Amino acid sequence: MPIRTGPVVVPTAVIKRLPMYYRYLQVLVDQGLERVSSRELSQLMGITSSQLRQDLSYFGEFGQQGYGYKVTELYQAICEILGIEKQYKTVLVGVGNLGRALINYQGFSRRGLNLKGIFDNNPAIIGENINDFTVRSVEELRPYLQKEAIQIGVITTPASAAQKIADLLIAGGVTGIWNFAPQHINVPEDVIVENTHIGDGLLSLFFKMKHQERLELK
Amino acid sequence: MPIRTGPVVVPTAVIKRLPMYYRYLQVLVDQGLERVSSRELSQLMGITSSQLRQDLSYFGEFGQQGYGYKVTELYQAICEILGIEKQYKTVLVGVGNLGRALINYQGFSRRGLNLKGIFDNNPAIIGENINDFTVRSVEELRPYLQKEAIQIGVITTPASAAQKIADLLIAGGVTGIWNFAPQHINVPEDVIVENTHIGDGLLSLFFKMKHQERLELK
DNA sequence: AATAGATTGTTAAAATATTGACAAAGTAAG
DNA sequence: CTTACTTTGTCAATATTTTAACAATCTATT
Repeated sequence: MPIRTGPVVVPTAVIKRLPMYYRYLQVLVDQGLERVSSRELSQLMGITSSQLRQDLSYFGEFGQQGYGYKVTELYQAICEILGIEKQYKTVLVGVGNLGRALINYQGFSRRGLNLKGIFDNNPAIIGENINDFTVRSVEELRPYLQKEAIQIGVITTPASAAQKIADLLIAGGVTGIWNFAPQHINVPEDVIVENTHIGDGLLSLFFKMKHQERLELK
Repeated sequence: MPIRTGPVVVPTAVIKRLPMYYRYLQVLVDQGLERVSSRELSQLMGITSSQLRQDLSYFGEFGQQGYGYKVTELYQAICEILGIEKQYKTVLVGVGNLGRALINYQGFSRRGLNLKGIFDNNPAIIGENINDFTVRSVEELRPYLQKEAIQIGVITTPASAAQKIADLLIAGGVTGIWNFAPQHINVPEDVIVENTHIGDGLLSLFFKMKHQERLELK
């Protein structure tokens, strides 16, 4: 494996594809497949084998000429690249339907997210038990964050509460925010925000359906 | 894959940004703002004004020199481009936490999605009322689709059921599928699938947190 | 151990996407 | 009406991303 000298420059386009690699490799691991070539995997994923090999080359050499890739090795490599082994301590704020969906989400723990506590401001659900977690009051959030050294906050509140919760999370020492509220959040430079806008997928579907008959192949 | 809308070929990169334009313009409409310049809007969105103007130019001319854009006009133009006015008839299959979150999702109806029915195979919840909808048995799905001329199906089932439900939807005449199950779905050429992989955002967050200082992101 | 076939990692050419610059065309105000 | 601003839509220069091609090198088979 070549030694990395100086900073490695990874194109954004490659980074955006990493979660997809993770997903497809996980399926192959689950199937117990031992070997896969860039051609096979890329066809499964709907990309070119050239792109797959080029993407991987930014992080090292994971295959063998004439053979391909060992599935579990490649999977573990992708996990490491993504930082999945890290086990970030996490809280979720906003126990509505979306929050509940995430609390019960299998992939949550599978991806190495270590959910420690869940919070809401609705007295009607504070104290309720969901999947082994007890809903706590947002009043307790700030001290809890520091006591437990929480690193990631998931925001599943309505848009109106999002910035206020984000401020609380940051004040408590959180450095990563996964925001589902349809609301732009302002944060200091050293805090990373990942926005997930569920509605965007629907709009893409609309657009493709509307223009379906005029779809042009490259 | 670029999409041809009329005589103009629209780059994929532009299409992917359309939902974002929709989101930000909606906020401005809600705020009652009358006028916005490409510089103002682009700063809000974190893109360049040049890109904003270039993007819009693929669909027509929506602004006025020396003035900018009328917010409601631009918003309506984006809605039309996206096909939001179409009011597609829709069913949702899989009334778990994610399904419930979507059924209650404001943006669902706001984006012109006309939800007609919700389905599940769990006898314990069939007949239950959620936000004015009664949960129906999956047994009834196939005939219901044809009777109501449903066009879009939303899949929020576990991965194991996704392909079976997709087959049912397609057999019933659905031409668009919004799939939340972490499962690749095979469909005929004339059916459009939009996958929303909620877990991907988490992985991106992990990656950015892990490499925040060690990798230079291009 | 030699040969045929497969597949990687890498290079550079081709295709796409983003950006800066600016003429044209408007606004605003005296 | 004129002048000083503002801002669009577009063009072309840059920058980034994707792809095709291929030498190197491994596997599999005889």
